[in-house]
Amino acid sequence: MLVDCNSFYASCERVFNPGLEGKPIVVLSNNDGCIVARTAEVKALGIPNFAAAFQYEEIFRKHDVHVFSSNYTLYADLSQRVMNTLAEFAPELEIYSIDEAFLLFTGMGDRDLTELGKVIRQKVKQWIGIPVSVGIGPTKTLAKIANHIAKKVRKFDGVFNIMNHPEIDKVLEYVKIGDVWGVGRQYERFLQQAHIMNARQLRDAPDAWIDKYMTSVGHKTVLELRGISCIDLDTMIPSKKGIVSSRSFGHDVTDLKELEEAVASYMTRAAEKLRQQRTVCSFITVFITTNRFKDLPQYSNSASMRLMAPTAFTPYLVKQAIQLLHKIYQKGFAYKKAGVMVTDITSYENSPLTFFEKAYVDHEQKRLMDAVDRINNRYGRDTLFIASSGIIKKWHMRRMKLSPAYTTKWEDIPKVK
DNA sequence: TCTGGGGTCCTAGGACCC
DNA sequence: TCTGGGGTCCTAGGACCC
Repeated sequence: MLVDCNSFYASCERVFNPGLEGKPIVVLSNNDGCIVARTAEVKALGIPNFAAAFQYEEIFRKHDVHVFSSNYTLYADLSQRVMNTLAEFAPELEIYSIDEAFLLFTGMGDRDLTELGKVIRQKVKQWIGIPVSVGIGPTKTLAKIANHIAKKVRKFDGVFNIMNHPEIDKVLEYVKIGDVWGVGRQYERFLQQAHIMNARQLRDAPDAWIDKYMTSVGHKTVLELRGISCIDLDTMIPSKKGIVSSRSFGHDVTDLKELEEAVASYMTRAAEKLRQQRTVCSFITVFITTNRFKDLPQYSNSASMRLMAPTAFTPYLVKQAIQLLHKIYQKGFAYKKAGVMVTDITSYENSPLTFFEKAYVDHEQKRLMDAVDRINNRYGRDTLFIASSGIIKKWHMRRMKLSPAYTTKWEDIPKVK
């Protein structure tokens, strides 16, 4: 069973602002750049996803669309509440993304599953305030398709079960090839050229053809469409193999000092994430780039280094990152974005000792970082921070329409009068 | 005239996902 | 003024080994 939240970010904004029920809402990406979530009312206006927000300001005004900056603190918290609720119903659960989860049920009748889907949908709405769609199928790919139909076809009322469906061929014919999970833009084009236009045709493609033209990934998709499960439920949250922290700036940056602040801030965040999953890294990359949408001289570059020993010590990582930045910085360009990447990640337990340096985990450095993390957890992000990440942060992203952190900040908790 | 036949590991790039 | 920010997996090709 795939449970997927409807217009998740936009729905989150509605939870504590019920006056927005039935009103069109969009949520913008970082820097208020693109549209990343739209309610049904907005979709009905023909506004596409991932479009640049500034191109639609006129339409927003005309149709009284409520516009929000991304409030990830709020969305992450509500996501956790949704997931906790789902966990009460399913013996096994895979959190697939911030707004969707796969639930595994075995030994249940088809009718019972549909009924359970309805209960789950109703409970999540009642307890958390978020509307969800439920798709049920014998494989993940078919559950995805069922979910797609639950969302799209009104009469199913948000729950669709494709298990042993008497008209499965018709159902799959309704699903456009590009809407199949695992078929992206490139595959879509390729398959269309081969006259495979919908999920049913892909399912029924001859084996010889599939062997010849599909990769191993595509092969799995076909088998899954036939009801043979190839993609297992992943109930453990795997630790990340790479962590990227990058942002576009609120305005163009030319000054090296400001870039240093940004890189220091991003590395601070990446190091926090490393420690959160109890890991260290031994390879880091820094990159900067100008604004590709502007008719100005363009430049982008990156630099990497292998560290002497795996670590998650913020001051050291920041220092190295700033040195890498110095290697690639060129004067005279208007920079739009910078980022850091940490890779070659190993767990505390497995990180090798080097001959010359004590391992980070055995070190006072770790105790210091633990203390910093605890303080920042308790008193809020950046209560303690490294000075090189700056105080004014002129380069900070724009978030002009940010809603309150209703559930995670004392001052922002809604008041009932 | 004419240069083997296996492997492994790493990296870059591309495809996909949300 | 103004166009996001994360991830994963697979493959091909090169470097290297015997």
